[in-house]
Amino acid sequence: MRPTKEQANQNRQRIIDTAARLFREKGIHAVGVDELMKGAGLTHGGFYGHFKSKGDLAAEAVSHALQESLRTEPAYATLGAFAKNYLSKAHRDAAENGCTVAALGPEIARLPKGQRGGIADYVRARIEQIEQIQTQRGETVDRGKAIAVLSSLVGALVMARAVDDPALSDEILAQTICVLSEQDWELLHSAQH
Amino acid sequence: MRPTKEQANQNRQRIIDTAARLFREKGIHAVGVDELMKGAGLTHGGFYGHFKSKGDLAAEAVSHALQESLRTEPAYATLGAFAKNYLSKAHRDAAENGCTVAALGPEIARLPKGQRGGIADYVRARIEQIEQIQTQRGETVDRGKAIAVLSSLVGALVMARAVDDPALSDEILAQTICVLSEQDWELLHSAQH
DNA sequence: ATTATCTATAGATCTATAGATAATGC
DNA sequence: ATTATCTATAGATCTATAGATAATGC
Repeated sequence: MRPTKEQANQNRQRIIDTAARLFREKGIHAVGVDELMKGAGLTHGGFYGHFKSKGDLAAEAVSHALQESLRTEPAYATLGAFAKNYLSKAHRDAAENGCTVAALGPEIARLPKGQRGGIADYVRARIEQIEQIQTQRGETVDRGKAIAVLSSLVGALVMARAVDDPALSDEILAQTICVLSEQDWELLHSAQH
Repeated sequence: MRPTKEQANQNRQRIIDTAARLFREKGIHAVGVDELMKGAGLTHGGFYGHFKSKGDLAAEAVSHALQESLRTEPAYATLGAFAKNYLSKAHRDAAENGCTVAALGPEIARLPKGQRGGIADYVRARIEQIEQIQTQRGETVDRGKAIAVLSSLVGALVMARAVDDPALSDEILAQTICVLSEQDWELLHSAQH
């Protein structure tokens, strides 16, 4: 019954992975240790061998989710391409694997400071990701615009998910993609001066 | 001990009001019926004389919070003025009285359809509020831009609250205000053609 | 011998209900 | 007599702990 040290570490990782998925899907508060461990294929008693408390796991799971979504994402050449991906119906309809800020932002805001899984670093990385697109297109970096673009991405996804009118939800995604795509042309235009 | 019919109705309203505040502050899941009724100055047993379930109250409380924040808000002449108010530090630091989408968006998204307190109507009203600013400034109404502006407001507030770095939080608010204020000039410029 | 997991359970909390209470409203 | 609220509690669930189990790793 006792697994090897390596298997135990894999189990621990699977708990974090399962939590990162379930928390984004249902919210941190809505997922109990029992459901979580069942999702990882273990019994709930074993949880406290790996983590001191559910709160400790929450911080690790949020951190893991944030890092994964940065790691697995490709580099985009234009704002339009970034927006088209971030504001896809697929992303809207699969919060469990998507952006942690859009899925858990308000809940993360209620966690104690220092236990928010390095969300500040994540937001900074996202801002820099957009600044990099500006650089690639030959534009001088405009951090303010990068922040505003990121804000519109997060806000549009939050609203598209919250709204219970499918037409309005689709419209929010499509229109925000459209506006951000137009900014590519503006960037190009101002860069030619 | 039994209150008048009018007092009973006032009690019911006070429960909804308290819920609208506590839910935004701590999240719907994090507030129990006991704490809620204590906040309204009643005992928890009386709750079910007013509401069938906590879920039923949640829908009413969200609806109430949405309507209140629309009702109490002034009309803004410019995007900059709107943004300055919505993205103020006061709003960031007092979620319990602020925008329900920014405080509870992801949690509302997980409520059953039809029990989301008319959030679609609220988002539509917010979009129209921005379209009205466009009209007032003599610009042809651009619904896409209105949606993108609204998205950036919501997203910036969610991020500014989630981030545990005060400097970054302030920067997100200030920069997004700055970018939206610049759009006032662009509107004016394009309207003069 | 050590230790990761499991079984069982303590203790707290949460939603909801039942019956008592006491003032209103017919 | 009706009914809004209160007291008390049922029943479920949630976090966390204790002790047993059995395979690993010294």
